[in-house]
Amino acid sequence: MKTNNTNKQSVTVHDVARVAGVSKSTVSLVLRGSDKASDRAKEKVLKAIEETGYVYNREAAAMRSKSSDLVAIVINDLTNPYSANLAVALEKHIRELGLMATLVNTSENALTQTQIVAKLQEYRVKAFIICPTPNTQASWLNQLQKPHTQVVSIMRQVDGSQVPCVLPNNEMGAYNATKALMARGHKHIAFIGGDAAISDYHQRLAGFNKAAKEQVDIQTWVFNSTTNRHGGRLAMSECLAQVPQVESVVCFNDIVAYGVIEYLAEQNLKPGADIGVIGFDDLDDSKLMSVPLSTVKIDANDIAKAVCHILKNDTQEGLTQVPVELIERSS
Amino acid sequence: MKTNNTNKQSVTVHDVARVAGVSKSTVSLVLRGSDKASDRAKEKVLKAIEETGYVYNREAAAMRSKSSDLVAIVINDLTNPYSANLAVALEKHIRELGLMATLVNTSENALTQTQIVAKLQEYRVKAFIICPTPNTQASWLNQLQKPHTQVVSIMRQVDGSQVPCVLPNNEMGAYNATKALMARGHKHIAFIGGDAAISDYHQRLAGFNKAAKEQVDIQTWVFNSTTNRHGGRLAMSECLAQVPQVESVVCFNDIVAYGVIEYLAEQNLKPGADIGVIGFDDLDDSKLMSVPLSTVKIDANDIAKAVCHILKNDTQEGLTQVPVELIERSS
DNA sequence: AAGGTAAAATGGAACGTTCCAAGAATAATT
DNA sequence: AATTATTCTTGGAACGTTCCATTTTACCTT
Repeated sequence: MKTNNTNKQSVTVHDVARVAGVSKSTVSLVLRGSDKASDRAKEKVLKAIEETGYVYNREAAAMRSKSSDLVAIVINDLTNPYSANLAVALEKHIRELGLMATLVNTSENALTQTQIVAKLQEYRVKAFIICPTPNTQASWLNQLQKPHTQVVSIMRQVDGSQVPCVLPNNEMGAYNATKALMARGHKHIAFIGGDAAISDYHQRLAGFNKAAKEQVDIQTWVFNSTTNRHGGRLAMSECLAQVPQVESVVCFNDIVAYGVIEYLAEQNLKPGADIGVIGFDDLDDSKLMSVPLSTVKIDANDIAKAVCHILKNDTQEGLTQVPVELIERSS
Repeated sequence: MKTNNTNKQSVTVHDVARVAGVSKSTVSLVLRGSDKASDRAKEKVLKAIEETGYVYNREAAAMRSKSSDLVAIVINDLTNPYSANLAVALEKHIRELGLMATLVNTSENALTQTQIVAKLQEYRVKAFIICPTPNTQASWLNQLQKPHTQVVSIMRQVDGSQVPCVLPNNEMGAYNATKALMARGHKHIAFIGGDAAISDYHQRLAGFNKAAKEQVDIQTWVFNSTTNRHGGRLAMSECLAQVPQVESVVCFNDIVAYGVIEYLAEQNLKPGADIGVIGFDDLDDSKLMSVPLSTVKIDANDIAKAVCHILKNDTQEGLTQVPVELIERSS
């Protein structure tokens, strides 16, 4: 029963108003769910919308009202499974807030990041949720923050920036993981993987060192690597070569742990039984591996909730540390 | 040297015009890079923009000109590594076209898909690039296509839909993979993993069967699974239990192959040496595994290029099949 | 039934840009 | 130097919505 006028000019509030027999203003009221319109009017307008196939023009609305409902999620590297997880969780929670989420990827490139964000500013986005690339300037991040534009930085801290920041409690996570290995009676423990250019790394390493220092007879080693599976494998091979007496390892994240486990398998060493392995993130795969991976879980939903809390309340509180949870499985 | 008026109303073309000593229309011309403005005017305007800190209001522009440069990339599941790869490649190529890409995730949920797309329509996006969820209605996809809205479906084909579609040549890929295994002299070959609800599955399986039928003494089996690492492991365990004489397997994709390899390692079987394994996709990790994975590479850039070709030329050609490449490594 | 009050509906202005038709300035031609 | 052709520039209207001040309608109260 739809009136087919798709080939004509686009349908506007005026058309809907005409069909419904009310004014443009009333239609606008109904569209925004105002309680100032009578039920009878609402009904008529809704029917007219259905009949005409009207679609709301959010650009026009945004221009007039000077407020947008667009939230940009600026992710450093979507091909990283944890980032993708987080992005999806953020998108879902933002949508539940009644806002529109748009996702962009900066590929860890600071220049790309500035370019994309500049373009997004032209769309008057209401908020930026940014996982900053390495070399992000604090001044740049700060000036992004404006009366009608919120900025939240996530997962990584930019020195000297004034914008609210949501982080997992990296130090606590690594501390707990290390203590758990010490509780197994292990005294030779290594920290494997991670990139010193990122703030996460230092926080996790700090937790590791803090735990180790609490007991006098603990020996530790650190082996850096690129933050991927291959890096984990290489670092673990180096570790075993240099420190054959190593009893267990704390990995920078699960992906690195996967590489570690892969190398152990090649050496006929069984994770958990022969060498303790604890990861960080708790990716979906981790619980499903042949030897389920022990890990420090960062719940993406918790991060997303903390971000949404800041968005809703427009608070300027500096740092939100999201608790993490040690999940001991078989490794 | 910037005039600080950030706390005032926002800066508009009028302000820039006043500062530059030209008309609003001239400013608009310069903004759009028109060659109808003199170099002297351009220079003055550019300087004024710098001075005033003007930022372009794309909503206002889009409303007036009735054309947007927003391209929506609607991805079925961003937590799938291949999808994330593809999304990143698409975003990059679309940006190079001078358009703005926005990424959204539907989590394989048809209802979410309709909701998100409806919301995006309110932003008057220029084009939808959709990897459709299972149960996507062809009629829904078709009516999305309008005079000013292009639609391209990627990776999956929706029966009965009229929108242009870009697919990897799944059948050819699986065919070549299977033939490569046959060339090793294998006669007992299984197809592992994949979900029958998705068009990919049937195309890849068809290629597998086609190759097997070309030689009289080939025996084949098919083991379905969920399309993840865990599924691959389960399917492979079932396969080995039921078909101990199996010599090699074609996997639905690399992720499934990872699960397969994991299970083989548990059974002390070496991929390539004991059992041939070929994947599909060529994820970054595949070349870096302890036994580098043989696989059928789907180049995400090729898919993105094909999509951009359709966007540029506004062609309505039905199906674009992107060539795939068999990469034989050690498995 | 008349007056008063609250609720509902409305027309015009405004948001910041681009389009358009037309005017001004400059260059080219005779 | 006068005319024509060409290149630049410009003010006003328009895009589709929301805001605002005002009018109309509905609902009470006495």
